[in-house]
Amino acid sequence: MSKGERTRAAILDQALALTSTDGLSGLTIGTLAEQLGMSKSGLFAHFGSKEQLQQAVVDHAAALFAETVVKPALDKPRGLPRLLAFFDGWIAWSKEPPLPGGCPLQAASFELDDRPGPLRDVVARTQGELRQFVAGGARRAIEAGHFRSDLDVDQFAFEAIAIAYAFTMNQRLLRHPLAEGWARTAIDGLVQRASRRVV
Amino acid sequence: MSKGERTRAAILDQALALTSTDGLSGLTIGTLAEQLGMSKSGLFAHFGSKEQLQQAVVDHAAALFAETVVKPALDKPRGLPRLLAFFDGWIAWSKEPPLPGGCPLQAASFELDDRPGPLRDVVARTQGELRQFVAGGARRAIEAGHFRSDLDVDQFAFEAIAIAYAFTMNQRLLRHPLAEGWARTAIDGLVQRASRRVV
DNA sequence: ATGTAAAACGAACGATCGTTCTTTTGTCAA
DNA sequence: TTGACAAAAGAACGATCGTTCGTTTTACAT
Repeated sequence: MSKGERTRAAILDQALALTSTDGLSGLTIGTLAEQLGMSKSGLFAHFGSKEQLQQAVVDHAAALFAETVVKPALDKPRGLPRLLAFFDGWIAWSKEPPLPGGCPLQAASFELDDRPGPLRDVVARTQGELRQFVAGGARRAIEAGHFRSDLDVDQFAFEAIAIAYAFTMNQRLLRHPLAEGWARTAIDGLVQRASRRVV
Repeated sequence: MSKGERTRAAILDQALALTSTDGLSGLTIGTLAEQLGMSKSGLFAHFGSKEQLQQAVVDHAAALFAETVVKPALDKPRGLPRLLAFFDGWIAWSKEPPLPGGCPLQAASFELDDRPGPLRDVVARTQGELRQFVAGGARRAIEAGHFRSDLDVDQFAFEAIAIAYAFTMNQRLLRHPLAEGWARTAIDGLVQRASRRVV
């Protein structure tokens, strides 16, 4: 790994942390350079424009989520176990993210929803992929016989993602002590209703 | 209504529209003044600081939501009918809000969740009130015999709000054509499970 | 209609924004 | 060790940020 690549990686790490607290549009080259102890122009040269920096941050966030939440779940067997492991990792991610200010992608989902441009597209793509990942997991659970065969996997993914967003809001904004319990109960119910009727 | 009050109201209307697209921190006195055809200093004098302007915008947004969504629902009889009317109004609000860029309060929920200060407190208060309003509605539905008596109204409110957030995301960011259908199905299921077992 | 207070303006402040240069420093293979 | 190129710094740019202040205009009660 060359010097440039190392610096770029360090910039992205710090930029991701800053974005998680201040948002993508609160991300500033000046403060970022100051936090890293380097010059604005030196930092700037790595990305060419602020928008490209923001896009790199979004990609970096998605990669971190994949590494932290998705990858460990892939160790579990397909179907329900993997899905449950994913939900567990997801709750942990939302509860105590490896970032000081919560998931930057969720924040960006609302920050950019009406600001057309490449940045919005990148965020929309990652959220769309997440949706499809959950729906795909549900489909696998059907194939494995864990979920009932008439389950609407898209509806399932919608409700699962809904719980994640609401958990973040209740946990991070309202700091409600019951937030995690609500989220787990909701997930349990969702999985229960999706499961094969054993009665 | 004096001249000053009229101007202040006009400023808040425009500021709310601008906030809905650019977020609370994207709200800028310069662009706001330009859109209104008045001077920065003249506008500034109405609020004393940018943070007070932002707080006023949050209050204004909450008032608009109360007027547009909550108030019409209060015409319906207590319990389930009122709750259903509220959900209907809520979906309409999220789908085609009287603002160009979606609900500013939802966006602010993620924008400010880790930035302590009076602004964060105002947003948290309005979201907390919303939660309690929904939970209270569910409680009324229990009293009216529409919902089962062992329903956890806080859990109910959590899941209802979750659906609203997810709907906004799928509708505004992903622009998914099935978003409304998913939201309505989710709400139906939630109400169904909360309802008295008539079997 | 007149006087007074409220409301809006215009100009300027220092600070910071993203970006563009040129120059200096550092890396790394030959 | 030298030479070529990548990486970082430094200074400056016009623009915009929130805010202050003194002046001018407008509204409104008497």
